[in-house]
Amino acid sequence: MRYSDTHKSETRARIVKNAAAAFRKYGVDGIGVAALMKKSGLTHGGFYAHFESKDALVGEAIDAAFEQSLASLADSVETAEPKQRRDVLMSRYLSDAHRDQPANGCVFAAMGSEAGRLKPALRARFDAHFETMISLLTQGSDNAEARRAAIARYTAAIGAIIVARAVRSKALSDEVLNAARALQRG
Amino acid sequence: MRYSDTHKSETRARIVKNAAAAFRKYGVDGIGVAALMKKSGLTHGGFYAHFESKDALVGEAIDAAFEQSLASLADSVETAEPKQRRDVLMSRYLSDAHRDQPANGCVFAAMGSEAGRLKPALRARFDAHFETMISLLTQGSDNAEARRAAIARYTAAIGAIIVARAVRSKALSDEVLNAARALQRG
DNA sequence: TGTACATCAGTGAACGCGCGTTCACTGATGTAC
DNA sequence: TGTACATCAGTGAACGCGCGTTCACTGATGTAC
Repeated sequence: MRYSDTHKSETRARIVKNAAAAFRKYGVDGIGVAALMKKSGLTHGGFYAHFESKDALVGEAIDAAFEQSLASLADSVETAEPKQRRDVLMSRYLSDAHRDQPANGCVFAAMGSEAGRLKPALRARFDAHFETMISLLTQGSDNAEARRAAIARYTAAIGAIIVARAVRSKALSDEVLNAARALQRG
Repeated sequence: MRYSDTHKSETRARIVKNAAAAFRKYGVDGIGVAALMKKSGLTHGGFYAHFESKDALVGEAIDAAFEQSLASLADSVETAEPKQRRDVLMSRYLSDAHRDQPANGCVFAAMGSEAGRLKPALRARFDAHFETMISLLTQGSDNAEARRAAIARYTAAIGAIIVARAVRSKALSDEVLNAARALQRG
């Protein structure tokens, strides 16, 4: 079958988008090439016409995932008054919805502890996206103290979501989120 | 070969101990039964004389890993004055050494984001060990506010170690730890 | 206008490999006689 | 005291399976003549 000029790049983008969700939900090792292609309505053989290797897709998917989750956070903040943006951002980050939907959420929260075991080239992507989030949190004030505070806030929230997802007890999970919300307020 | 009465249980304990380190270093999916047995000087075939399945070992290894890391933290705090124990604990938790040695460290920091994907029976172990750490942090004062603060402190530190291990840049990793230390102080 | 051919995204069988698991076997030693 | 046997922790070949990857092939459509 002959396709339109944009067809292949659209297919490729669809694979990356679906992979960005699947890797966050199942982990990089938790889903294989065949299952990833199936999510885009394709068979596994065609994969290598789009990507050099699974690792290459992992890299693009990490970028796509970060961009999607950061864009979603940035959107939700747009209508807020500048002075309240940071609080709106963090309260959205620490929401029940974020805990319950890893597939759409922060990549650090979804695969932070696996990230340290990835190849250096993949780990480097986390550096760049971390800085983007810090910029979002410090917009306006760019002194060292604001940066330090933003890093502390962000990493604290990451830890809270990770623990809230890890524990089995719903009550304990809620308690963790509430404690983290109080920390951001205080 | 006939062995002493304690031989088998000693071998078993050695496998669990080595697995507790290996799972934290490589992740549960990152090391297989054959490699785990080799770390204890054995071949893979003997594994099932000690454990019903790999999952059964994972459960025991998670417990052993938590107990080891909590005991190590508790020891380091024993000589400190009661009022300073919490700060000593958190400063040890946020040390460079902890970041650099996942195999001996906190299980949440080592496999927090994978934990949410484990079977419920395995996840439940995280609840129990989380409570033990909170007890360590609140010893003395047992009101709701102290508990909330301890949860916030602990999860913040977990997030900091995870991010410090994930990013590739040493400078950024150090910055993350320093920001988290400042948060604990302030 | 009609026919032959080139294109190329996607298919599906097949590869080598490592996984978790099973099982018949080994062989050093304690025990029975 | 010496020999035959039972024990059982550990060995290593083998299993079915899913993985990432390769590759000869398909078949609908645009293009050439």
